[in-house]
Amino acid sequence: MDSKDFYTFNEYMKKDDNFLTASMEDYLEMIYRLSPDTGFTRIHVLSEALNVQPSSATKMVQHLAQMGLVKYEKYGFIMLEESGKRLGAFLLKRHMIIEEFIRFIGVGDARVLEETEKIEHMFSNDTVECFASFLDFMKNNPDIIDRYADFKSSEGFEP
Amino acid sequence: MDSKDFYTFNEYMKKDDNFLTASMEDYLEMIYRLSPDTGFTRIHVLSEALNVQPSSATKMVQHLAQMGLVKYEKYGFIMLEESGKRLGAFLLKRHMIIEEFIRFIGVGDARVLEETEKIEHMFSNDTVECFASFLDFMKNNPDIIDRYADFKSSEGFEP
DNA sequence: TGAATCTGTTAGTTTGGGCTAACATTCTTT
DNA sequence: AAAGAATGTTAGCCCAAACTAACAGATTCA
Repeated sequence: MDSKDFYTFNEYMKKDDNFLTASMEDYLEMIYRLSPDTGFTRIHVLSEALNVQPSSATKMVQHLAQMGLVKYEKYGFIMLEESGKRLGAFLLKRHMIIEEFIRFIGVGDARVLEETEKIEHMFSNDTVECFASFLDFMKNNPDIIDRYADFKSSEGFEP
Repeated sequence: MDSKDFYTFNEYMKKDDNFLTASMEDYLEMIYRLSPDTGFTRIHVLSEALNVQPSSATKMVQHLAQMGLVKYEKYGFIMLEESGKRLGAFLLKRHMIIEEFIRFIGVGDARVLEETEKIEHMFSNDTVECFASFLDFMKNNPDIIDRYADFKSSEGFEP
């Protein structure tokens, strides 16, 4: 309690060493999701997908372009640069791992996406690795999955 | 992809239905942690514990006071109201569950606190319940814990 | 071709939670 | 009791990321 252990949430979220803010990650991940077939997307598609106003998307895309993650010029297509593509792939994979994990733990379908989107920005790579290897373990041990299912369904009936 | 499923992180964090922002939760939880013996704490203690400037703590405490969660008047003691106390207890318990969970999953000591503090604000009660019952399950099945430990230590040696 | 529609940009505002600097109060110590 | 130290407050600033409103460019179609 006496030391420098605790910080407020907002301090943790400052993007100093994070490089990308949570919102930047959201945009990048979504651009990546929207691009695979055509290789590009557009402001209005992106802004709809993320439920933000087009003006917000414009601003962020300009910012990402200036960071060198995205190719974009006024009124044009949004395309990922190589670096952006690599990041997008990473972000999407991370999302998948966390989503699968959240689902596994028993969170209902209705909640899974929201919970995933809220926490995907939070973890170090090491931690995501932990989630992944836990899932791995479970997949290799289906008997445990069954036992867990039994346990869950019997909850609330003990003293 | 076509529907209203996705939101940016910042949208999720808007405090509309959350009642408490992430930072408010941090302050409340910390006030609760700091109070148990004496029943109160003070601005400089709180601000040190959270690694913020005293002026930031003052502002937030005034805000919490005006919300009726905390008793406070200028230059005085910070004490939790009944409602604040209940919330504090809830927040601390939630923190404990998540911290235990994160630790269980294999995140190293050095990271556990940070990861916990980042995600504790994110979950619905239902989800926290899921974590809790998962931990319950594991504690009731130590053999699984052993198997997981074996699995982890054998990782990286397979094709 | 020109009007209407769709798409995108700019400028300016808001909000929460930090910060610093300057000032105010309270406590401690001589 | 007066000085100095410790503590707390206020005012004003910053920042990211949303928003709206007004404007600009592109596309479609009669």
